[in-house]
Amino acid sequence: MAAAVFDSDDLDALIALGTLRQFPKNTLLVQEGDKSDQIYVVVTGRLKVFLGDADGKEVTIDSLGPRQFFGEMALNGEPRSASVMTVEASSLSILPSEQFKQFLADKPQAALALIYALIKRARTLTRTVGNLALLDVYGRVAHLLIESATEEDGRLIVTERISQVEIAKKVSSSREMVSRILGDLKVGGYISMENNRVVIQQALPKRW
Amino acid sequence: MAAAVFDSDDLDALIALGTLRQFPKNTLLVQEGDKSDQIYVVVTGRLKVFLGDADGKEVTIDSLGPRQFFGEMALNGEPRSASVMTVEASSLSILPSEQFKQFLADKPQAALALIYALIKRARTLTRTVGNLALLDVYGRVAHLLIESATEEDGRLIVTERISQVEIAKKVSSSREMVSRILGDLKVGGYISMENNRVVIQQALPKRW
DNA sequence: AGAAAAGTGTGACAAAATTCACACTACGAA
DNA sequence: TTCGTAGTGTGAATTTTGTCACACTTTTCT
Repeated sequence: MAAAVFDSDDLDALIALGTLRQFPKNTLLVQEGDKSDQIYVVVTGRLKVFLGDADGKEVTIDSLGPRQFFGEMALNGEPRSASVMTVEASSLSILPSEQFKQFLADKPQAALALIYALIKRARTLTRTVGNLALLDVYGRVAHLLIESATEEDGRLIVTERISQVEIAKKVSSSREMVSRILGDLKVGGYISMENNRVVIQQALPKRW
Repeated sequence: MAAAVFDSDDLDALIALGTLRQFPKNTLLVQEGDKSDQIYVVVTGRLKVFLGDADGKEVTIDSLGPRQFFGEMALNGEPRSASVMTVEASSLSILPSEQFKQFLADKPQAALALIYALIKRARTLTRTVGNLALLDVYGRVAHLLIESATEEDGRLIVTERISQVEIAKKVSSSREMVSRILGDLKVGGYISMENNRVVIQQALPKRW
């Protein structure tokens, strides 16, 4: 989803400032509601940002990879707005928000970069709200496929292996709905599987 | 919803920088997808921020009043992420993004204030995503009532008159669902109407 | 290799929400 | 005051989505 990234040099400086730590798969780094305030920069690995309710239902609102950061929303002292968990073993550079503030104060262009990153976040979230409010499950799945596909010798391919459960959490639906929709898209010849990756054969229709 | 506001002095300076203009009720100021890039500060009146689809379906994602601003997300040159329309006759101070950038460059504390405002926006949007994904229509309506109510001599009252259609657009549901839910809440004694304003009589239940 | 765990497909049923149709009420403008 | 518009309440039918149950396949781990 979003790619909140600083200028390469600034980011390296930021990584150098923090403490490097390793985390195994499925480690909860930040819990919605927490009062912690560190800033995290992903060095290697893959994480997910999500919201959950009391019954264990979950929505994934973002996926993070190397050179993306999170936690900067604690800058205003409010509790964490979402939870973050590693999806694979990951290494992150972690830094107290006080130091991050200092970093911003020292480099005016870094403050501007943060502004751009936050705008990007807000745009992604706005789009997500629109998707949830205006599209049905089929529309949201189709949308996700298209947006996570990249062109590879002339064809659109969803490069990362992604399970139905993961898709369901991203589009906020049941796993079974995803299964049926993907099935229908295959039957219709719109997508196909090629060694476990989705290939988009032709523009996905509004409806079939 | 969100209240994206600068320090009072900075905001006054910002208003002074721009050109004051008046707009009648129901004027579309910004259209999703537009490439315009002015920044708007509300001086008087009331506006709504919303997303729509081709069939005319609409979600309201924010309501804006005096001393709130919008349009700053055009700072990165991308098209408008949402539409904005006056809900009542309003006057706004409008300023080209170039000048706004200058303003930010001149005052480092203003850049920081913008960062806080953007964090607030992102938080509100995150919560909206959570509401849409994790709550049913009843839950979203109940949530909206509680959050738009203010205490008035010991009782929670939704001060602004709000129609069912408006509620429906805020919670993304049909107007009829809103009618039924409000009806049930009245019957259950949880809310009542007092000269057209909703009064919350007791904590709204998870479910009735 | 073999077992356990994760992932997938699908029917049948249930629940949630929308749509349609229409009557009725409240309210502002002429 | 009266007309027109906006807003509300409600039943019935329909659509969309979720839930449950279960068989089957694939991947992962030892």
